[in-house]
Amino acid sequence: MPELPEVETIKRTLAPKIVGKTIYRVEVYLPKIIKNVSVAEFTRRVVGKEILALKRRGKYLLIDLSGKETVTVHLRMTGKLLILPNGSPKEKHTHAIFDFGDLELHFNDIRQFGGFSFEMPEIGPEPLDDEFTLEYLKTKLKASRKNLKAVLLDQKIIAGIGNIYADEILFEAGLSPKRIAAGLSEDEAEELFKAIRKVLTLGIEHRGTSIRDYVDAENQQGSFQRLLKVYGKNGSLCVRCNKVLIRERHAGRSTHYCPHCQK
DNA sequence: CGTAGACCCTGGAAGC
DNA sequence: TGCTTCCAGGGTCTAC
Repeated sequence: MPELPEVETIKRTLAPKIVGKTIYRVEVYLPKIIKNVSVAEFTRRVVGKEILALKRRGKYLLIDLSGKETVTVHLRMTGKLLILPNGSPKEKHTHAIFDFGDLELHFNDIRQFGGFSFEMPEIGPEPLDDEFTLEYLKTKLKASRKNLKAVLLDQKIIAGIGNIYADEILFEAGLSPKRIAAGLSEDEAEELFKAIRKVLTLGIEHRGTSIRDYVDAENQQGSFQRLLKVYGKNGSLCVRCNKVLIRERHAGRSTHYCPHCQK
């Protein structure tokens, strides 16, 4: 479900509610959501700890705990983290509850792909941080024979971009998802760089995109879905050139674009 | 090196 | 009202 702007919004809504709280109890109802360690070990390493900070890295949420533990959370397609009053009933797809005494954090995930770990994989730079530069992007583009859609979705190249924002970024940049990365001109690489920053920033400003399941930690939807120009718009007319938008499969995912004005 | 497909799941929408 | 098929904000693995 969530890409960088959605995870960032979850972090911002969750942090003021849980930073400084102590985890008094953890209930796990679906063991497979705990990755790499047993439920017993997970519980042992988390219960009694204080939440020191909440961070985001790409599409991962990082929960820093006292005792030098960091829990990483990935919501995949349909995961939600909801902050609720103490004693709130577990719902059909609630797979874990963290009890803070006055509040509870419920992990809810229809498709059961998301989960918790103590590990964090190596991924590329944060596209909205200074570490992500035009020079870095140019170097990565030159070294790749992949198409642009695949490059944007590659978390090792840039952290946090998913299917919606990849399509919107390519539209913003006026570039076809089928273009081979290494074939971009200097100007095109710069257009792509600027589009990445612009679209993700706008996504955060609108608190993410709610098409199906996404809500923040306070169960609120985002509003960026109203500003989408190509994602899910196949069959509609391009806002830039008035030609018909299409959907094709690239890099294993649905790709929406304008074959007329995305070169 | 790169891509395509299967897979992990549930459920909503569309097609018949 | 079915029943079937396709599709979904992700990532990992295998086969080619």
